[in-house]
Amino acid sequence: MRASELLAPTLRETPAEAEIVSHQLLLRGGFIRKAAAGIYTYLPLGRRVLAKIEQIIREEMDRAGGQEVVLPIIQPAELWQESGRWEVYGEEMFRLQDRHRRQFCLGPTHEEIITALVRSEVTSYKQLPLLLYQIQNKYRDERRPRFGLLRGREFVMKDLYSFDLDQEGLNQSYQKMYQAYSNVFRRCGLDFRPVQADSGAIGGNYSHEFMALAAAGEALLVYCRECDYAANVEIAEARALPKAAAENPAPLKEVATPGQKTVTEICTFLQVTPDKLIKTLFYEADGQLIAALVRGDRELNEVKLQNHLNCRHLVLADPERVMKAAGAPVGFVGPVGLQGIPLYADLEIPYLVNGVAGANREGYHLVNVNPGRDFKTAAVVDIRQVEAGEPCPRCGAPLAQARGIEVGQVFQLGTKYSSVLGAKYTDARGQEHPIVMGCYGIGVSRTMAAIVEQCHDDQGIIWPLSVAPYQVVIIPASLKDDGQREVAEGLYRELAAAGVEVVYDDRDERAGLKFVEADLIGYPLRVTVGKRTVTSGTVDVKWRSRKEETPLPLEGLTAQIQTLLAREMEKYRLRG
RNA sequence: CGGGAUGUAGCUCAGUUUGGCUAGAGCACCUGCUUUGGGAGCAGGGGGUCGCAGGUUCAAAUCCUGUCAUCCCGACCA
Repeated sequence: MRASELLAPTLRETPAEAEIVSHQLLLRGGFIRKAAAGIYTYLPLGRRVLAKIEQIIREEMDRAGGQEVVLPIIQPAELWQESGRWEVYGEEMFRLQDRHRRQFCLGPTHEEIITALVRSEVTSYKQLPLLLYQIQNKYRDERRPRFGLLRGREFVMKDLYSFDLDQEGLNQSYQKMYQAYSNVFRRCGLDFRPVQADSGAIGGNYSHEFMALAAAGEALLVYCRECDYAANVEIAEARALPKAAAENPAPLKEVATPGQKTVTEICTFLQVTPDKLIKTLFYEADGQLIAALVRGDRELNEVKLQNHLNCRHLVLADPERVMKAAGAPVGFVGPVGLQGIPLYADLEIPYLVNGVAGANREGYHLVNVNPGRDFKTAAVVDIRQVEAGEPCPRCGAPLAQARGIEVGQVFQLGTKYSSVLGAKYTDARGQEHPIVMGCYGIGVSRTMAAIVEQCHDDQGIIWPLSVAPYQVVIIPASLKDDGQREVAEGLYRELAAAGVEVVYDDRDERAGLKFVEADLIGYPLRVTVGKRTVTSGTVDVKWRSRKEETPLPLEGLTAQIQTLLAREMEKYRLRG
């Protein structure tokens, strides 16, 4: 490719709208442009990176036995009504009507459509297992699209669905995908970690997320440095860590605490440590009021609470409703004497001796609160957020914490969709069974952004060779010098003919500008043709990721470059 | 959806408080000359319904009302 013909409009300045590095650099490097909030155009360079990532995914899916299909983006409402998700999905679904006023949506995901396909085409156990996948745009009308490609409303996703006879088959498919995902992200050059994850509204009971470690990530995860335990904090198991309490239970006492509402205020006022406090949080679980109790020095984890309650919607109750139910405003509510509101206590609560809690009377708190004696709980459950430094639930070593970008997730769905939509097979004895399903997603465009988050410096992007838009850029220092121009042209032709993905910067610009742009765009290997090329017959070769520049003789240069590229590519090969 | 902010040239922004003359700068773009190994210099040039709609006024980028869009924080989220 000649740079003079390439549409790669770089920006000198960082666009005001871009907050995080990947968004900034992808805009500045001329990879993407915004069309609307969360909706992007991919320019030639962006498209090439995307295609590289897609190809890696395709190879790994095919290797695992997947078959590629293309499912419709526009999907009929009927199918979604059948699965019950037409209503459940709510505002996040882009809906539209055709000229006959029939209802459709833009596919936010494809469980319905693929299950419908399989129910009509698969009837016998002989046709299973089956792994079907596609790489295609998804549409989700996010409440708040942000961070460029990391959370868009239109984005590229690979989704694979597995269909098996039984749980054992599903386990095997799941295992295959887990391995395939590890392969994909390794080949993309990502520093990633698979973590145990919540299966969320998509259903199912077993799930892992693949997290690209990055400060810009929206997800928080904990992992053990000693064993292989790693989990999204949403579901990370907490242990009860009771402080050794030597005291004996004392009589319950009400004390005036005028205006003292927050944990910090109360602790200062009453001269106690936060771990003595019982935080009482009211939630509406599918409309029903419940109270959750955690220690004052802990954070409640809503995902865990929701999973224990097994409810669909969980929201913090509004203050008025709390006032009505407890008889006191938020800040003065507590578990003692609450009538008709189930109490869900965190694992650590029962260990508290002489704790502090709201008195359910404005301006008052109770001291010497003793769980069991002073109030009864509906359940004692793990509902607090795990923090860095806590012991690993597997081996006890201190847990580390990190932020991650969720680039992939694998789910065991079981028969959630197949039973609702009637996807069944007949076994060898003529018995009908629902097909056992799994689903597996990779955010392709998000992966592209995640790579940039991890691979950049002050000058720009440093693409891993495996996903770079082009592998090599040739920069002639001066095009006015016929000698340089001829060598550069010739080298370009030779490399291109040898199948190397190469950009020849033939623009009538100063060399300095070309270097700056090459660094911004992030071509992995740079070949500079300059005065020395003409005088001593060498070019200067430099990796984007390294500082040194080395002279290489023109003789046999194409083969030499191919060798260099092949050696570098080894980094992204799978081991074993 | 709640809170905050911003919309002026392709990009980054000034001008708005206190209404006033032909709406500005830098970068980018076009032409010419010089320059040419890390975002060149000089000269000349093109590009704007000041987000949109309405209102107040002799006069609106500037004041008022409405509306749309975008960004950030939160809530939410296969």
